[in-house]
This record gives sequence, structure tokens and C-alpha cells, in this order.
Amino acid sequence: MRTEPPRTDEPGGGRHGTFASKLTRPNTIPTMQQVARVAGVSKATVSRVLSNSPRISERTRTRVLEVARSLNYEPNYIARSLSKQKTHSIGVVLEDIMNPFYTQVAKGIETVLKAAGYTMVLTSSGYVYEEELELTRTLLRYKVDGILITPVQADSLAVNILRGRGVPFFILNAKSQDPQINWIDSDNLLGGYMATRYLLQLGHRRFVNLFSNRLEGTRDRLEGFRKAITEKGLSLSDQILLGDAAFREDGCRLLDQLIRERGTAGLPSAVVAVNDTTAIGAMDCLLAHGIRIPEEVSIIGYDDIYFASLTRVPLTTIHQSKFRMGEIAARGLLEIIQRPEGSYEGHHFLIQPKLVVRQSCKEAAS
Amino acid sequence: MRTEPPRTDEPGGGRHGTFASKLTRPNTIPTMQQVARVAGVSKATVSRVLSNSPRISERTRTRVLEVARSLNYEPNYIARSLSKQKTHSIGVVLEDIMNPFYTQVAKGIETVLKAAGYTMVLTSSGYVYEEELELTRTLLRYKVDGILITPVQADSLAVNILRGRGVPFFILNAKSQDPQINWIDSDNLLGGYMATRYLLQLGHRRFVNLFSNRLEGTRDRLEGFRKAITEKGLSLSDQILLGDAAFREDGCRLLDQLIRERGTAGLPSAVVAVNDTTAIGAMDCLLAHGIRIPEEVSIIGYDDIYFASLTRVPLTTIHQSKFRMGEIAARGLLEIIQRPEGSYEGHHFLIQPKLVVRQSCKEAAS
DNA sequence: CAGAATAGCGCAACCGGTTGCACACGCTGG
DNA sequence: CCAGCGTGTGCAACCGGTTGCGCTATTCTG
Repeated sequence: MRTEPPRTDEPGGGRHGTFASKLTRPNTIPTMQQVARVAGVSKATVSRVLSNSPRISERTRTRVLEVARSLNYEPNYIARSLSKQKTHSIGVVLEDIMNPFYTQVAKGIETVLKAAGYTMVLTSSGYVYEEELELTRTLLRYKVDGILITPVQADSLAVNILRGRGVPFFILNAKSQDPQINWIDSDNLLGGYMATRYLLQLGHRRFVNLFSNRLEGTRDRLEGFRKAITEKGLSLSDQILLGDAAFREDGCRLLDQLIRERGTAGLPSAVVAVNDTTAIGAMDCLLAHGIRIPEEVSIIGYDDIYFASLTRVPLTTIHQSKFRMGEIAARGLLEIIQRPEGSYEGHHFLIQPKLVVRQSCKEAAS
Repeated sequence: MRTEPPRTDEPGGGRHGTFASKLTRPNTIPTMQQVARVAGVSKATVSRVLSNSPRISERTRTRVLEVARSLNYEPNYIARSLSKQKTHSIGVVLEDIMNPFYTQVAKGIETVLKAAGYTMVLTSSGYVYEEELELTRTLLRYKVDGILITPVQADSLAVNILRGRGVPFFILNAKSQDPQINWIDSDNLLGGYMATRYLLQLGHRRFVNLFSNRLEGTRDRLEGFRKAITEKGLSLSDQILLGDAAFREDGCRLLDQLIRERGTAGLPSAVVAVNDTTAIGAMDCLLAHGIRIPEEVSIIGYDDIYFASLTRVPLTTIHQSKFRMGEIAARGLLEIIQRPEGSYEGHHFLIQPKLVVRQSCKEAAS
């Protein structure tokens, strides 16, 4: 079983000579036991010295530290975690690590966690429900102290598991009905409404909506779209809803298909996209078909990702504070973890979206 | 100390009644010991059943599995890791999680690791040397089974630590002198050369080179630039080298400053950028100053990130296979880990870059 | 039907830390 | 001179798994 020679825990040698010479395997990092042996104290004392506990004489403290340094001692976080029943790590389950929106969120999270001395374990589900479930399960098996998750569906199974386990967690980019659950979300209903209203004000009456029903929050954006449309007295059945869209490829594919069916002449004058990456894909497709943006077709995105201002035609979109979203959630989670047995009131944040006008939308040709 | 009631490891109750009713704390996930008690076997047997070891009768196997399921048993990976002396996790240290180049690499890594049942612990150093060091140290304390790293500097301290510890690791996006060390890199010298030669062929003679000496690999790109320039018989001192560039903001700032100093008229006719994000920043700046691309100034990037084709002026750039790079490195690392005491030959991969012509470069006005 | 081989399971040590408690020692005060 | 106290350290249990080895009961061999 154990490949290493059995470690005799005898008090061992005298007090003189090189520290390192007293180790069985010099080039490996030593255990506390070995440090203790060399320093002539017990394992417990070494532990106390290294965790700065009081009641240690200055003499032994300096001696132990000296030995630990000279032997290149490094704490074993696995052992520490098992013993202390906490790992000082936070699991993060994002939907898509390739989407700049999420990496911005991740950056916000990372900033907070790093400052607090926590390690972030970042995973991404690729918008796949089963994957999300699997990932949270794995993170729990690794005993992370808390989880930040952007669920593919609200009140998803993953969230249920988390609630059942009593593990501290915080939902990003989605809401929950349960008031005990912490979440931070952008006001997607409002955002979807704002985007559509803006285009309505520009005189557009018929739209393509690239939506997704797989993605949480996305439904609300579509709802906002519906609200704006009906409020204006327009018929929903005149609008073209295309799904399921999440990636750049989707935007491209769906619009391509539409054009193939209806020809370029039959296109509505405006496209509302579920997020910037699909908007960018759609834009790419339109331009490839020789359709001018925004002269012939207007297009609006959602998220305001890093690259939205740099696209072929700078993208008009709905801005979300991604970095702040990550920050707030991470801070909230840490607060829950560190508060001993605090009140079980959930934190709820609804971030206001903001319209960012660039160059992809224009008045409808009358 | 322990807040929980001491667990008496007595054989405990009979064999009848609900399984769950036999637990002290029903809503928490049970330990093996508790499963064992309920199933009427020893901890060891449960362990063996769950790890599919042979020499277990079908009767006990099914019984244990049944109990484990009904109690919602979940393995504790921390305990398992401590005992087995491996965590089944791989640490990844990237330079910048916001850069699409690295997220693509990460995606490649993730794909391989997920398939192999390993968990990825993703961290990013933000191109900061000390941070990189700190992160690898932390990962080692968490006892990851191996590390994938894109070092800010080749043969950096982080790499030295890894070598010293004997932890399996693989360097991405950089080379190493030491033949024992595994690395995969793009042929940056060639890439830099290709980019410059392309512009030379288009008739350009004076360049701005947005370089970085902080970033590894980047030096080689600059070297390739130098090689192409001198090979053509041009003077290096006529070229404008601007550093230190890594982010989009850098490209913007550096060019802005140059224009302020020299005016738009004094600009060279072509810009060679260390990577796409700085190229995009530079492009943004030029366009903001009313300079037309590529009519007045040509610009070439490096990496061919996801968004390079979608920029205001689609970016001509040098393509690297990012996803494959991650895949190959991850596979290589796993091979090293799983090979018992294999040969200590290092793996070395040099990926060929590829010129991708889009629309940001044009013949020099003569 | 005796003796050997084998299948099936438990005991207990071990991984590398943390921590409650006991104990030894030196010092003070009555 | 001895009770009483505080300080500094060690002992050993514990966290939750894994696994070498040994023991018993069963099956096989001759």
C-alpha cells in the first residue's frame, strides 16, 4: 500500500547538525511531524505556532519557524480542510466561460475572493443542464465552502440540491421565488422592454426576436419584448420569434435560415437579440448577405460585452454591470459563510440595465 | 472543539425500520461509518463496495448500495484525497481570464480534463509575476495532481518551484530551455516574421510595433519582426517600438500618445501588434482620430481571437490553434500523471501559426 | 472426511493536520 | 511550607475515507 518507508515517529536524534540532514527524504516537502521532530517539539506545538495561537513561548516559536523555513515546510490544505471542516474555497458554476459576459462576472468574483483569501474553483456548464448538476455535485463532494452559480434554469435541480444540503450559495443572473435564497440579477424584463421600446421609438414595427428559452433570465427579456409590443398595440403574431439562441453561431444560423426562407426582402426591419454574442453572429450573417446595418436592418444586443463597441458596426445594446454583479454576489456569499448563524433573510439585488446607443440602430425607413 | 455530538461507533441497532431513521442527523449527508452501521457491515466494506473492488459478495454489495442510495450518501473527496494522496484535480494558471485567447485554451483543457474525470481549478494571474507565483503555491498546497501554466516569464520562479517539487506540469504558450520540461508553444518567431513579411510585401517600410517584454513568447514575436526587417535591408532604428502592451487599453493609450507627439501625419503606414486585443485597441484609437483603416494605416494582430473577424474593420492576424493547444497540453499532462514512473523525456510541441488575411491591411500608398 | 485453498469481511493503521484536556513546572501569597 | 494559579507543552482523539493483513466460514481436492 504505502510506497514510502514507514515513518517511525520516534523522538529521533539530537539537536545539532543541519536540519535537512535529519529528514528521510530531503527533497520532498516535510510534514508537520517531521518539522516537529527536527525542532524537538510535538506536532501540536508546530501546528499552534504556524496558526499563531497564543500560549507559545517566544523561544519555541522562533525555533519552530526557523526549522519550518529551513525545511521548506508547506501546509497541506487537504489535511487542514478535513480537520477544520472547511476548505476556504468557493465553487463557481458559470454557463459559458467563452462568453465575455461571464468572464467579466468571474473577474468580479475573483477579485473579492482573492482579497478574502479564498480560492476560486471555476467551472462552466456550457448551458447544459445536466452538466450544471454534475458540476455542483462535484464541487460539493470537494467540500467547497460555498457556491456561486448562474443557473441555466431558475429553481433548477442544482439549486434544489444546494438548498437541501444547507450549503451557502448565491445565484447570479437569475431570480428565485424562494425568499430565503440569495440572488442577484439584472432586471431583464425592464431591459427587454427598454430595447424594444427604443426600436419602436425609431419607428420599427416588425421584429425578429432571437430568444432562448433554455437560458434563465432570457425569458424575462422576451417578456419585456412582448410587453413593449402589445403596449404599442401591435400584434405579437406579426413578430418572428427564433430560438434557441445562445451562441454566436446560433444567431448566424437562425438568421441565415430565415433569409433562405423569406429572401432578404421579407425581413423585418429590426432584430432584437437575446445577448451580444448572438447579435454579433446575426450581424455577421446580415452583412454577409449584403444587408446594410443600420440602414436596412437595425439590430440591438444585450449585455454590452467588452467587444460590443468594436464590432463591424458598433453594437447598440443593453448594458449590465457584470463586474459589479460578481463582486456583490461574492461579497454576499462570504458574509453568509462568515456570519456564524446569522438571520436567514436572503439577499436580493436587482441591477438596473442601461441602454447604450451606438451605431447598429437607426430610424425605420418609412 | 467538535460541535457535533460525539459519534459513538458502536455497532448500533437492529436491522429493521427505515434506514434514515437510524441516523443522528437525518438531513445531512452521512459518512461511510453511518452507512456501514445501517447496512450492518464495516466501514471498510462500504468503501470497497463503492470503489467496486472485487471480493465482495453480491448480497452485501446490493445491500450497501441500497443503503447508500437511500441515505443520499456522497463521498467526501477531501478525505479520499488525503488518504489516496491524490486529488484528481488539475490546477491551471492562465495569464488573463478576460482574454478570449486564454478562455479558448481553457476550453480545450476543460474538455480533456472533464472527459478524464479530473476537476479543473482555474486561476488567472493578470500577467502579474508575483500573482502567478502565489497562485501556483496555493495550488500546490491544495495538492493538485498537476499544473498547467502559461508563465509570464519562461523559466520563471513558478516553473522552478514546480520542477523542484517534482509535481507534474506542462507549460503552455512558452518554451523552456530545460529538455526535461514539457511545453507547447506557438512558433512565435515565425509568426512575428510572417506578419511583418506580409506587410513588407504590401510595400510598407516603416512600422509601429506594439510589443511587450513582460509577456513570454512575445519577445520572439518581436524577434521575428526584427528578422524580417533586417532581412529586407531596412534599418531597425527607423521603426517605432512601443511597450509595454498587453491589453486593449495599452494599444489605445500608446498609439494615442504617439499621435499626440507626432501628429497623424508622422505615423508609419503599418502597425504590428503583439496580440489581437491590443490591435483592436489601437484600431479603435486610429479610427477615433479619423484615420482610415486600411487605406491610411494597415494593422495586423496576433492570436486570431474569437472576435477578430467581427471588429470594425475585420482584423488581419496570425492564427494560433488555441483550443488544440489546451487539449494537447492537458492530454500530455494526464499521460505523465497516469504513467507510473515513465521516461523523463519532456514533451515539446511547436504549433505552426497561420496568416489569416482579412481587411485591416492593404498595399502601402506609394 | 481431513486438509488445503479460497471467498468474504473486519481490524486497525494511516493520510496530515487541529484542538480539548491534562499535566508539569515555576512562581506567588498566606 | 504548601495550596493555588498561570504558562507552555504533549497526548490522543478526531476529520472521513483507503487498504494490508488476518481471521472465519465455505468450497474444493484427493
